[in-house]
Amino acid sequence: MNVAFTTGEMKAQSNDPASVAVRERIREAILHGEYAPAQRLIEADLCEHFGASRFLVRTALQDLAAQGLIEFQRNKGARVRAVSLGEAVEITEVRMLLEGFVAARAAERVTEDEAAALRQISRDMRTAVESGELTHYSALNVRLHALLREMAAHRISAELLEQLRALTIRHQFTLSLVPGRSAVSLPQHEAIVAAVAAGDAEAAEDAMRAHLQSVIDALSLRAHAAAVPAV
Amino acid sequence: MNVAFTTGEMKAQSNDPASVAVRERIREAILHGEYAPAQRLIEADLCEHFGASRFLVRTALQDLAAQGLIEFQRNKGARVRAVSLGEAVEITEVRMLLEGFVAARAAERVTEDEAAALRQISRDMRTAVESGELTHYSALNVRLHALLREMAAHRISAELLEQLRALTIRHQFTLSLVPGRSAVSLPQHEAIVAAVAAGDAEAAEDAMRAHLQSVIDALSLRAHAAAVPAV
DNA sequence: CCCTGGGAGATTGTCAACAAAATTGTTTCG
DNA sequence: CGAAACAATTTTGTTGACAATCTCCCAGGG
Repeated sequence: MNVAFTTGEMKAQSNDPASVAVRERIREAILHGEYAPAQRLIEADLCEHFGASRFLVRTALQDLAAQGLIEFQRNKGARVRAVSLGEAVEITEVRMLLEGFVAARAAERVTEDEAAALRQISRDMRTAVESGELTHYSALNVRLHALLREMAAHRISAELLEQLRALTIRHQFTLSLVPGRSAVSLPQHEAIVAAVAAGDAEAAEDAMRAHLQSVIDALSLRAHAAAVPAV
Repeated sequence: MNVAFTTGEMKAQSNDPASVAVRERIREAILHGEYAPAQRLIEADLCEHFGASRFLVRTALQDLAAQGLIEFQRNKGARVRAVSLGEAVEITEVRMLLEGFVAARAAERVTEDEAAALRQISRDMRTAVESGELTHYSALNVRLHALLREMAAHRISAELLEQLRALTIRHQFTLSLVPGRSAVSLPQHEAIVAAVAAGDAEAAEDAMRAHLQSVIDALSLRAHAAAVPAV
């Protein structure tokens, strides 16, 4: 995989207004599931759909391939990359390391304002879960992790994490729909917030690792369930 | 940076014989220091030098930009990316996490043959250091880490590590020339080999982390030395 | 009926020429 | 003499067309 980044990758890819716009639009489309995994991305179709020249579409596809979101096959063009459950587990294992590191660093550098913001997210999360607003809960989840990355002030790990997260977004989504999943993850998030806000780096790392380990377990469970399909 | 991979990235970039050849040749040239950091890479020059069309050179440059090896500036073309010492430290911090994980996994899965191969590399390293063959020692170092990655059988971390390592290769090189550096790193490598060969995952992770922490310390020292230039 | 082969259409890979922007060099004016 | 404006060159960004390859459909023979 070529890990890449929400929009601020490793500061590498071309940043023309035109080029970047097309790339981000295609990227968002893939991340929002408008193109199914393994689906072919026909350049001409994309040109028409996004009103861009084939040149721009092509460079955008090349960037996205570098981010690992799509794959190229010689003379067969681009397909959206289908991340297997096994790969998703591997990615989450790496995320466990990096996010744990980020959480610890965030705990070391937390300010009063940041602690307050974290606690606010934590409260909002509980409210969202209790009222069954799963998509809002998911958005808060993204915000929590983003805030921690920002607090850690560690560009490399932040960029890698954004890239890795994008690759597993589909699995994250299906996981979030599993009944009772939010009930499991909510206390984990609350533990992370408590540790970081308290400035306890070791506890923060442990809590974050426990959280992602639980994600890995859930993924592995699904991998097993897929082998023996539901009734 | 957009982390990428020796040649097998996240399985993303185009793999045409022609395109990949140009990309790898330019990549090797940059890694071998034939182009200085911040140096402009003129497309026409590269075309002539590598005997390729501008189209191929351009796609190659785009791939390398995605790997973080070069940077694009709108209407100003490509420059080889200058990785600051601060960035090198961040990258090595992430490597510490990933390589530690890889070492632990390698220890869990080590076979008899692999243990023997590791010990052989360890012996060769000592011989190389004692006879002052620094470049051979460096090559063995690369082989050791590559073997560990292979043993760990963890694609994602392997690919990320290759990408990260490429970005810091220049710093690694200057570091290896510091007098007495090999005397410091040799016992660390021996400790890693011993732990992995013995199948002790925890010790392997600790040894690897200690090794890379020492690299970070050496880098930070240089960062400080650079602020107060040598006499 | 099935399998093989060929051909038409679709799709991507590549190239060469053109346009836009930046860089460099030169001239002119204060 | 220095600085700003202008012109020439270099370099990159973009476009459209062409060639190579793949895909799909259909016909013919076994």
